[in-house]
Amino acid sequence: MENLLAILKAVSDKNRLRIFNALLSYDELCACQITELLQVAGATTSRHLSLMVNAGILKNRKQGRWIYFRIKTEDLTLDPIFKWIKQRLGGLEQVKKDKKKLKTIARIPCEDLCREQRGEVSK
Amino acid sequence: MENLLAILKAVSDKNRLRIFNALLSYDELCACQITELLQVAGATTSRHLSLMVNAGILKNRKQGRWIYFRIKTEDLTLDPIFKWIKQRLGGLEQVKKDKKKLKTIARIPCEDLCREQRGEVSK
DNA sequence: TATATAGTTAGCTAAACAACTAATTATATA
DNA sequence: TATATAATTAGTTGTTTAGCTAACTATATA
Repeated sequence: MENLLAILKAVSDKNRLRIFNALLSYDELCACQITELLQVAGATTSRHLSLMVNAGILKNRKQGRWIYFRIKTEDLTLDPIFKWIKQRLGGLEQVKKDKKKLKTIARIPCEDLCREQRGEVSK
Repeated sequence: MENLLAILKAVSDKNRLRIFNALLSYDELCACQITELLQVAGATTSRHLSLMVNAGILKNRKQGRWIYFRIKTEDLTLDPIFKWIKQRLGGLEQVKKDKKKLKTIARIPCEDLCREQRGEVSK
């Protein structure tokens, strides 16, 4: 029961749904890119991400200083709910806005994005 | 987005999952029967039920002093997630316990059950 | 028509949780 | 090898929410 609840809770938050949605389109994103999308503190993003990883719906890989997240597709029993959520997300206003913003974010190398985030005026 | 979140939150709570599970087997149950299953205050049950009704996953009908709840099946787009949850619930320890308890509860007429609940010693 | 009663609503308290800043960890590079 | 830095963890704060009791509403029945 706890396991099922963890999965459901992992997608029962607006920002976490936005993360999930972003990863449906961009199948791998760095923590700093997600922070940029959500416009919250890095620590807040980190907490959301680790909650989703713990629930078993995301996984990550470390590459140098950056950590990249993606939807975990190994557990096939999760497929139906992922599909259902994806369908439900289609056409929502917030999703459209995020899609637009992600186009910009995805073009910026993490190095540049992080520099901007810590308040420096581009390179 | 709010709509989707309401649905997900409606099933992201242990007691509400137990209600949902009960209604998968007994397709209509009275508020007092659900209260008996969960062993919480009647007002608490009522709050859970109205939250689920508002999210669009349950509906109810009034019959005299009693109100009966069932899963709302009109919205076919909810079918996949209902099925997924049903599958996930199968075999869980809490579900087994509830199934057993429900067998007893479902046999008692609401009138008798309510009398017991307000502290009288059977009829 | 007055009383009893199933369920909801209101008001409260404690626990859960999302957000923040500060401190820590682990990796890269000067 | 010392410094910079991306991300996490710790610690705090404010909001949400699950639970309770008490008051209220609507229905049934004496």
